[in-house]
Amino acid sequence: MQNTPPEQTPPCHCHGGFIAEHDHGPCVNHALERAATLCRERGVRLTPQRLRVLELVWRSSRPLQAYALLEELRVQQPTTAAPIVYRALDFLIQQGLVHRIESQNSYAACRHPDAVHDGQFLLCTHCGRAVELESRPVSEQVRAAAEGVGFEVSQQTLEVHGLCPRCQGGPQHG
Amino acid sequence: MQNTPPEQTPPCHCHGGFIAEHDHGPCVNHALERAATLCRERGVRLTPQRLRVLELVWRSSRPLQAYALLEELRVQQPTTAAPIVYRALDFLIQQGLVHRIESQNSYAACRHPDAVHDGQFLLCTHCGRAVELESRPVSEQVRAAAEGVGFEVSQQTLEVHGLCPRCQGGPQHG
DNA sequence: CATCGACTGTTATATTGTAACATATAACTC
DNA sequence: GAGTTATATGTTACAATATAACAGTCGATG
Ligand SMILES: [Zn+2]
Ligand SMILES: [Zn+2]
Ligand SMILES: [Zn+2]
Ligand SMILES: [Zn+2]
Repeated sequence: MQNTPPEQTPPCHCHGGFIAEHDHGPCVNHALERAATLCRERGVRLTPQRLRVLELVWRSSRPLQAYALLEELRVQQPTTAAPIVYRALDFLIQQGLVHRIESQNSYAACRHPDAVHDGQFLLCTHCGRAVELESRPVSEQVRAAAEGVGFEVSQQTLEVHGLCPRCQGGPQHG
Repeated sequence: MQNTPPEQTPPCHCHGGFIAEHDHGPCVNHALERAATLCRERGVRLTPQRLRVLELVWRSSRPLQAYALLEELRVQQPTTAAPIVYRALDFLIQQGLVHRIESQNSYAACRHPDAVHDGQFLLCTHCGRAVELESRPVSEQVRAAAEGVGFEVSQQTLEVHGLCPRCQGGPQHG
């Protein structure tokens, strides 16, 4: 455990957990570089538009809705229209770089896009923050339960609503 | 195991499973009576409108969307407007008589409204049918996983997409 | 009957998401 | 590199989903 690591690629230590504030910039940069690498390896194009959307989703402390993203894109390019956002999101979701949160019509950056996995989110009803649970055992048990009734699983989504650690015990915070 | 039971309250034997076709009428009637009893016990009003929506949801072989419900209501009452449907659905969901399926903007009748439980659905991408999984162990494991990271769960939703038994092995059926 | 609260009827509007088609850019072939 | 194809973008219009707001109604309660 040294102090600040030197010039190595800065590891993302936020992992989307309900943790104290930190300088999120390096996490974002690291994530974007990782995404670029993944897309290059897969032979798909992480175009500037898609990269921009991914960056916005990563920078946000909580899931963003499509039209909120659109507004942000319009700051730099006021003519941008809805299909731009939805196309970029479609791509990013396909590539596993973003998850859609069904119960909120919102979109969150995937914290571990390297391995394919199911969408599992803990959603704080007070502060609006979301963290990926990403519990393999839960996925497995769901799959087992489904197969137990003869159902062939292709995809699963879990969305858990409640209070994050910071928002428990009293109506403070934001 | 007699033939057809006489005048006893006909038990619902469908339970929403991926089972062979059957005469669904008695299931619906039984469910509606049960719902009426539950609401009476709770001191809430299962008004004709709400009952009608519940019946439509129950009669359908797959989840219905709000505007599909609206169309059906309009058959008898052509002036009916969207808020009617959404209000009825709000009530029914609150009372645990209907579940909302987030990934489809659709609504399905709860097959076991007696005990409170989380929404867990197996959704066939081919025929569109849905069944409630209602696995207590899954709920418990999810809760445990969330609490493991300090998250206080108030509600969870699980939606599993894939192929039901009847739709596996070949692109037949509907 | 007067009042209160919950339910309904109605209009208008907000929010979320797509269809469709023209244009531009990249990738691929010869 | 010119021709060709596939993919991505720009743009308009619209569909689908959901809610706000307010006026009326109906039922219980004192
Ligand atoms: Zn993820
Ligand atoms: Zn919180
Ligand atoms: Zn249920
Ligand atoms: Zn099926």
